[in-house]
Amino acid sequence: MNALRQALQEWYKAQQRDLPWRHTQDPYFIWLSEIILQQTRVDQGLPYYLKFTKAFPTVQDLANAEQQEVLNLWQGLGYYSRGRNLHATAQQITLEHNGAFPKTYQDLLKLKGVGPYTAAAIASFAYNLPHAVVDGNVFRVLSRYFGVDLAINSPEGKRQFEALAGELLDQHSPAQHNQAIMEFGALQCKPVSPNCSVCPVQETCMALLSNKVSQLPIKIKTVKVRKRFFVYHILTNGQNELAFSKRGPKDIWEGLYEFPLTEFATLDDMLDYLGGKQIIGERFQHVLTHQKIEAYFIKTTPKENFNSNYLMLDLKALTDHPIPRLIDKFLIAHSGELF
DNA sequence: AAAGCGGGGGC
DNA sequence: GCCCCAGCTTT
Repeated sequence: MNALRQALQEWYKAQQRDLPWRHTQDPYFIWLSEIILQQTRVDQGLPYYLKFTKAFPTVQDLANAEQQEVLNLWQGLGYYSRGRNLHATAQQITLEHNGAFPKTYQDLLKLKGVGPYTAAAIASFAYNLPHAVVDGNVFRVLSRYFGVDLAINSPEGKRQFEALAGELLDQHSPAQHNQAIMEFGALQCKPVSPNCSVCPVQETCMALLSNKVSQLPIKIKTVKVRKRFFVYHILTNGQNELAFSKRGPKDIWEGLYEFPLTEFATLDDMLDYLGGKQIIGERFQHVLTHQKIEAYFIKTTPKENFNSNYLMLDLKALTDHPIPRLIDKFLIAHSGELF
């Protein structure tokens, strides 16, 4: 336990990446970075962190923005409830806490979008409080080093790993310890082909000693992918404007804009409907974690598909409305063929 | 306890 | 094609 703790920090001092959120202890910037990085690789989240800190230098600036402006900056990052919660929490902090961030783990946990991992991260990085982070990296490092074969996504496994992480935590420098174990998981003890041959704890790693590195951590998988069939209508009004509608709750892409949509239960139903219609581009496939979408884009006349709830926007006005990646990719490929 | 929620990158 | 990523919320 002691040996691992010390090895992680020494490794970290030598190998750490230079990342912007490691140069601050401001809870606002720490929180912002942690929300952006949930289920997101550093490389993917970094440009968003830079955009957000530039657009909203303080939590008040974020609170004063329109939700649409926030989602627009979030566009392309996925899991859009993070963006909505980010905005709501900024307003809550500005209004109810006078702009000051909560200063304890328990109070941080009450914020929307802040769970056990993020609360521990903010508590340690901003206030140096002794709370151990447990993220995907920590699960992996602990399960391999200690040879724990409990499923990391079972409640029992989660409890055990949290207890283990708590024991391992360096009470005297929780911030550096937490950074160290996560960075070690991200760069050294990687999910696939970790660099065990140069690992500083190779002599005491249970997984390496028992040749089980590639089998840990254990994760129960329950993947069932729903197939969906979308036909999007390109509906113009003769003034270079297109019809859009805003997606509602309890489905993907809440709060984002898209073309008027007709959804079908099966591919055959969709193909029947498409017979004789003017299709723009090819069939688009869009893969999400639990859904696979097949989409076509067709030209439609107002008579066939008019609905006064549609929002008419030209392509310039669209740039300050958040859209799903699927729509974005279509527009990048075919914006010259719409009118 | 399980399901739902994005998008990208590595292999 | 499969897996994973600085997870959280809702059911």
